Amino acid sequence: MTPPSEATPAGRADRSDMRPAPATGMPVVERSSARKAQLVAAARHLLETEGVEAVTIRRLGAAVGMRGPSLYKHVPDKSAIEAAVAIEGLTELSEVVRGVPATFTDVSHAYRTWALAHPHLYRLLNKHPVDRSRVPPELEDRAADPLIVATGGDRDLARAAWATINGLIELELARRFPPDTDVDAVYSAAARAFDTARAD
Amino acid sequence: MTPPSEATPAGRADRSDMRPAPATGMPVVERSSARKAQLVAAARHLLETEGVEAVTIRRLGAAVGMRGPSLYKHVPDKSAIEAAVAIEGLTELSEVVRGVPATFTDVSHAYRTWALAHPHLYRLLNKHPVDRSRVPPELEDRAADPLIVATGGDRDLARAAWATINGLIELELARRFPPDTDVDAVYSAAARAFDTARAD
DNA sequence: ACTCCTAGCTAACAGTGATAGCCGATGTCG
DNA sequence: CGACATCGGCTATCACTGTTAGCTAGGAGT
Repeated sequence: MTPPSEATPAGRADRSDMRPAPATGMPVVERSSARKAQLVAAARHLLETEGVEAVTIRRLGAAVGMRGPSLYKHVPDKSAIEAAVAIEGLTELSEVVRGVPATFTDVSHAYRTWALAHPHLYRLLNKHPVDRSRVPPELEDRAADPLIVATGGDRDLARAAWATINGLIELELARRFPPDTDVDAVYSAAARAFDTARAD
Repeated sequence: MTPPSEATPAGRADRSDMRPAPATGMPVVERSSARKAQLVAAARHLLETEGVEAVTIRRLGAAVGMRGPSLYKHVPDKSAIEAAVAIEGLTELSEVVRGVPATFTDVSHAYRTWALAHPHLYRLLNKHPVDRSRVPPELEDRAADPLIVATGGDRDLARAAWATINGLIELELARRFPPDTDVDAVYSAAARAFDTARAD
């Protein structure tokens, strides 16, 4: 499927008029990381619209107008792109809970809404250990803070709540709930559990 | 890596003395499903000892003494083997909570212990929707019952507890908890939440 | 004894990530 | 201005994946 994507049939010929302003004056890292950003964006688009097995080196290349192997001129390997996409997702996810009331109900609702809007991306986040060396350390903290507040400063309870939200979302995305499940009611039940635990 | 596994170098030659008693008198389905059971066992062993990317059609064939493509004489495709392994895991997991006290603490501990003993298998369970047509319907019920009891009959709360346990395990297996996390304490906090919610 | 089917085999295909090596264009420097 | 190095494409290729096609040895049944 998908012929070479019409991006200059063979030979490189007229590359000059399809390059989106290579900006020859920019420092090397900038030029290169512009391409990288383009790749990450394409990877994310592919992931979100067609699922994880659609994001392939060759399709990624086609999406940015090159030939697959050429990707390796910009990126060490595929996992680097995946990691970048994951970090992007993690960043957005952490921003989604900023400004919402520090309540289990509200935080879980915010997470859930985002996850249902970006299911493939969300599942990508849960696949890898999230290599803490690459992610800005304040990111996960910022995502965790509202739950810590919601649990009255109990970090263990906050982590349990985090696990619960993650578990709820994962089960819903993987369609593991029994067909008759009222997922909203399950969220409410979880909220009850964690709200009363805080009072305790 | 891994030369053809020394299972009769080339040509099929002396198959007769390596076949584990083909039992020529058995009905066809029995013979075939014996091989299938052997395959599932090999797949599980490969999965548990070397992880999911090690379970490969060719390696699976080598493990049972045949050549890869020959697997398709016994099984429609790879996913069927995966599904069978998953059902096996699900069955064991459901048996693990039989007989433990119907408490969040005990149930979650039982799940966690099993999951840590079979991490790759556990993660396999969470990957697919668990195709309910293939799994005996009483299985998931039986696994769910203790939690329903533990939550005083509140099915929604039971499902929330299930999501919590799943989430806790998944986070631990994926090493997503911050390095300083006291996982036991997180379990205790979750138990507190769900125990007090039941009283509520 | 003849036939048929089971269950193995090899060869091959399309697709995966990744590497090697070629080369045109570009920017830099003597 | 010309030599030259680097950058960023390309093709060919590799090892590997799941899967299909087609061959055939040998046991089972008539």
